[in-house]
Amino acid sequence: MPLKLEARLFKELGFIRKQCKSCGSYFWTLDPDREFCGDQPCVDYTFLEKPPTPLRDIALGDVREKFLSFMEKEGHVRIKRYPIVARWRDDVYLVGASIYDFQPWVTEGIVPPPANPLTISQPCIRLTDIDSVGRSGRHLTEFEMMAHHAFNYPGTDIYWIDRTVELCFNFFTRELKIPPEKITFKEDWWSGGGNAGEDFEVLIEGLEVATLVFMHYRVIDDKLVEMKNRIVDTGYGLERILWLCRGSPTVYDAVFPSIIEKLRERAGISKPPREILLSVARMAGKFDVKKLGIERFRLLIASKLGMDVKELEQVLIPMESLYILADHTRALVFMLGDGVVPSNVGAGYLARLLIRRAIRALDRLSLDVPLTEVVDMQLKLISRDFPEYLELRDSILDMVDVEERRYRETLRRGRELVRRRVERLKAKGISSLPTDTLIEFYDSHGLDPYFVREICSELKMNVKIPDDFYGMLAERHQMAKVKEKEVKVELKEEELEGIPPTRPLYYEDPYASSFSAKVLKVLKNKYVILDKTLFYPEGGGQPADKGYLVTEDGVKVEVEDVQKIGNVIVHIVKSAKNLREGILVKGIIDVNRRRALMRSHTATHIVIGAARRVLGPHVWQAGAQKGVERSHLDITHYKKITPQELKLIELYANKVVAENRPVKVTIMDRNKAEAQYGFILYQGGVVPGREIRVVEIEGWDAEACGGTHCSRTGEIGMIKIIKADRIQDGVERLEFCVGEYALRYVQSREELLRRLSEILKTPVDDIVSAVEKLQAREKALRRELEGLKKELFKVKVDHALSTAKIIRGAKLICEHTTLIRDDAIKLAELIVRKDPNSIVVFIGLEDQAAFVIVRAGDDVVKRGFSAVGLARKLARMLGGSAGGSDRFAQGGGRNIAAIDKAVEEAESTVGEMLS
RNA sequence: GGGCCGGUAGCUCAGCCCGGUAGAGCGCUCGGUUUGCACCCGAGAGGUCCCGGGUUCAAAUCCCGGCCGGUCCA
Repeated sequence: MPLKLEARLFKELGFIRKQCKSCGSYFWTLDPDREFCGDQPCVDYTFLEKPPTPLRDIALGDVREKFLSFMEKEGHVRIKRYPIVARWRDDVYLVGASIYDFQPWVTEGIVPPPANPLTISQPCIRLTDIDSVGRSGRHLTEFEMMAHHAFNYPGTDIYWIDRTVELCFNFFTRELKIPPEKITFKEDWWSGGGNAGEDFEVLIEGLEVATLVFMHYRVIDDKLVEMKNRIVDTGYGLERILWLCRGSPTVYDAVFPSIIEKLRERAGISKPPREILLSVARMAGKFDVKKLGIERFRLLIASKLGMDVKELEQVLIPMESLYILADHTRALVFMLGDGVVPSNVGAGYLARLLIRRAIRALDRLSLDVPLTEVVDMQLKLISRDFPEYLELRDSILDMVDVEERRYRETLRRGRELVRRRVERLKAKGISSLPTDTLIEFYDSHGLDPYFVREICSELKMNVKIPDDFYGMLAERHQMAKVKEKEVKVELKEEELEGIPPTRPLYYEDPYASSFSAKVLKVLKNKYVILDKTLFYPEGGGQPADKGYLVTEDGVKVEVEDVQKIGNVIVHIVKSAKNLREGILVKGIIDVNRRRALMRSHTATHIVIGAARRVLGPHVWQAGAQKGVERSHLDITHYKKITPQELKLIELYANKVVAENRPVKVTIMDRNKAEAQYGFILYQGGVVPGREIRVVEIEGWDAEACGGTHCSRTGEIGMIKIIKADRIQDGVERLEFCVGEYALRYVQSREELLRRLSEILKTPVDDIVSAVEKLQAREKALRRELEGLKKELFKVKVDHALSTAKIIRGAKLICEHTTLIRDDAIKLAELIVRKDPNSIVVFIGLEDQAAFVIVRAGDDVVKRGFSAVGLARKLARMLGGSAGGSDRFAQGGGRNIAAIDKAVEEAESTVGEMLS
């Protein structure tokens, strides 16, 4: 599929196009003797120990700065990095490449890019190769992708292949002083995220340092469709480039050498022979550690070095653990710092995963250091380049601390569980743990197989961990069915083609209640499109307005829902038969409803500001739904919100209401807004576009928001927070109501108290002590009753035994009792305990059904009497059945009329049963 | 979003498969023993078996629904 990929630079400088002798790829080079493409596994790493640049002591930040300022000098606008949490997308959780920042709106041409061309250094998280981290020497879970992007739309040509290759080549040769002949451009084909195009892989000394993608296809059903937009998507691996300049054994040694050294010393691990590390690095370049499997990979290295595998592992495993620990904690700072809260779902789970892997690495190293301390080391290092994380330090460390405790608790519980389970298996004579159990331990209890094996070895239980453990695990998990989104408007984009954007009057005057507009289009007798409208379309958690469209003839058409499709606002009406295209209509919105929604929306912003102040800067909006009577706001938080915190949030929120602060709405340049307010703007997700609409509650909160708001906070009147619910780990839902509805809520609570006080015949202020007294009295009564029963039973026992019939030497007590079942059982028990030579049969009534209980003393049982035998017979007469043992049995049936007959029957049967 | 596991005394859990008088250990109270001990002995208090419905003569136990917690996966 890839075509020949050429660039002006190649001609000018005399690059030669060659075909790799190993893999057959085409590549461009200045070196006439080069035979291989320059990529792994065709060539070796040749930069280790002898980097191809004089800038050997360059710092990470310097490489970034060199790149960005070089691109700036070359006409790019420098863009601030985006948060690592991809809040603006629903297909991914985390940003995995710089282009993610611009997908889908910018790449699709719906929204103009913040600048064009632009340059950025975007922190990214990739967990797909997490198993290779620490082992391959080059994989990181968190890395920065430096990039220059050009978006070529029809009529706007920024640049394409020629300029891209020039920029890349010049950056490496001029800024990093890499000899030109060391650089090769390998032709390749890239596809991902529904797009595709040719690309160059830029290779230096066997290391891939950049990819230059020329995206100009859309992939639809495996077919390539040429896009109107052509996008230059480049990616330069910042850490890789630093590694190249340093020539250290691994990328980790290049990026965070100080942390690795500190941890190594504290763990008391001696410095591994450099030769081993270098050798591992070279081999890891050649082979895919993940595909090969770690065991075979180690075997290979050991044989290469002429070492024993065990010996090698003794050196390697501690180093791997150090690398993993350093890598994961670094990723955690970025994730937690950008608003991920550890959780059992979503992106939060990925954070938890990293924390747990890091803790396991700590344990493998026998390092008695809290994870928070390692994270703190990383935080300090990272905040040199990203000072914004400093103010989040407390939150980040607390989240890690909470998670670490939680995991330790899980392990503690797990240890007990395994112990108990093993005891039971051993009791059954099983001496090796079934694989199913091993999988269950991991899947249901979070205990990884190595941990289980360790515990089991102490208990002398064999554990075999299957090679494809994780594969077996995956088999257990059926693919989740994707729930389809509810489609509110059955219109395709094509049907709206050519319709101009609707002018949103609700922004111009959110207090207006009526307007005139022209009907542009009526579709399916249901959908009405106007040239302008006051009707707010559902969005940002704010429901759509309701109201009427009125024709000049005075016909009212009810508007039931309003949705926005692209820039067109669609009114969904009950019936559009009176509306024709071209006519003028008057629109009237339900203004009470709208005002209530405005108050709710502004209140939501106030509450989130309050929550951040009370709980900490890690709090982000995780979803919100505004309503007329009740609204809710979901926020990220890693602990249960206490009643005190909730009260404080409510207090703060109402203070802001009382202060009657102005709410300003401004259309701002995106970069300016970000510089002024930070990413906190994007509570509801990153809003695309060069300009964004900022809703600011003066001195309290500022968010990019498309909703309608009050102009001053005082209009809200009152905010009443009703409750906090944990809707999942890491997400708390605050429910609240606003204004009149807040008052009504308080009133309904008061009503509740009033009714209570009425029932208790106690003033409201005293109901608590009244209920407490009531409870105490109830308990005392219960106890007294129990005591009386005991006395009564004593009497009854004596009476029963003294009036018992003697049948074949045994005492028979057989009665139609008025006792309830439980008491009858207790009494029977007391009787046979006093006289083991007795049989008690009670037949009684409970809940419209007859019950029978038979209790036989030990002496009678020895003589062959069976309580259950008698009970069965009697129960059959009563129209039911019975069960139990020779000593005790119970049963019953619906045939109440037979009770007395059953009593008689019991007396005669007992004789027969005693031989 | 989905799968799996769990919710029984203050705590840790057994009982649930196979329905039939709610249990153990620790802790607590009281008494005894001891110079002392994570001592020992004895007695006792402590339970809406998460909630709701169903099946059944009978549900901690079986079935359905919900709530809460844990855990794995996306």
